[in-house]
Amino acid sequence: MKDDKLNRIFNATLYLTGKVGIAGLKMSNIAKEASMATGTLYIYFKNKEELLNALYFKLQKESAPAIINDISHLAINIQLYKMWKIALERLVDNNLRIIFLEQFVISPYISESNKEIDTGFKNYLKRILEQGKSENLIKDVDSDMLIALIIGFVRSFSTHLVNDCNGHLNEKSIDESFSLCWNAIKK
Amino acid sequence: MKDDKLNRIFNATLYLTGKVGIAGLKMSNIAKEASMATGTLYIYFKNKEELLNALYFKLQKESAPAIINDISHLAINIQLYKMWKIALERLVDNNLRIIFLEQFVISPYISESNKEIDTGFKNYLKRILEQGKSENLIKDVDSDMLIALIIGFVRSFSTHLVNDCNGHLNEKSIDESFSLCWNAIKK
DNA sequence: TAAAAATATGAATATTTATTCATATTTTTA
DNA sequence: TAAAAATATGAATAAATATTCATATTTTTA
Repeated sequence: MKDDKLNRIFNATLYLTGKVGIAGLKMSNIAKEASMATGTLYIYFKNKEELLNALYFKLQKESAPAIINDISHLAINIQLYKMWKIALERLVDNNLRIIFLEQFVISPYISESNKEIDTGFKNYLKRILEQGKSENLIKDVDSDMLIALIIGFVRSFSTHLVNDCNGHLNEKSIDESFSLCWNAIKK
Repeated sequence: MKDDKLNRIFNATLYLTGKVGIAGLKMSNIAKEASMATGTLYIYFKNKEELLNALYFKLQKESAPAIINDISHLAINIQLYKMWKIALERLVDNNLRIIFLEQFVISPYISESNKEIDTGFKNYLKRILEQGKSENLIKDVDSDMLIALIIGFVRSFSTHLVNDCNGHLNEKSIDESFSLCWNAIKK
């Protein structure tokens, strides 16, 4: 039950952030969206700042593990394909995460400790790319540039799918977009 | 003089948005950053909402013309290269624009009339891509997917340059990144 | 150059929104 | 099942911030 309430609060916050940004977030609206009284929010969180930081922490924690699994034995392009697929599906499934995360990290609410967290996703991707370069499969270009391409593309494409295609994602889109991506970075 | 004041206000707003997001924007801080009294802001703008909408309108107006010039007679890949270069330079030069624009469009401040404005950049890019496809130079893939790759990459890369490389952009980076991009989309 | 107009100031006020708290309801304990 | 503990409510209060306005300064006009 407690978890359910927390989730209702988090979902409401995420939903409203997508609608009005962090700038438009009001405790009263979060409560209404989560179908509870404003005061109830303060049973679960000391204040707005802590609520937002808790959501941020949760989103960050969730984002890494789903990806960093036991795929390291596979070929580089297969590893990348799997990551691509998971990332795209996750982002389309919950595009609100991006909006919240991007806005939150530069908002006045973020705490010092949360500033230090990083998704780990980038680092993981970097390791795969470096391995790929050493195996002569990936272009010998600055990894950060490759990462920018991959992450920029997946974010931008997922946003397009959500905004203009109702979030409809099929295998063909996944494969075609990955193929574009792979074409760009492969040697 | 009046223009100078307006620019000080706009620059201060842009600067602060990069620092604390639209969520953290305060009229008093904008005034301080622009070295003027809070009340002065209200001589130039009716209120905060109008100030932000005016800035948005200005940024939107500025963003298209710089790009849409007389390059339509050139080969597709040259056109794209020129656009890539201009976009990257502009974004690196003023990464704050992205932050402001992205946050503003979903903030509670945006006016109905401003909602209808579009940069035109996407449409222009789309036209070039379709032409490229008809000339058999560009992969026969959904244009929106190609656009997502190009725009996602350029944004993500410029953000990386600004955050991790102090905004240092040289010809090599421009050429290398464009080459990645072109490799991805060319037939 | 002196009066009028325009612009600037920032403390005072109004508004918005976060937070508290007395009271009510639900859940747990024994 | 009755008392105690935990949780929920939302109107009342506090805090933050937008906006105004009486006053001061600067610029324009004639």
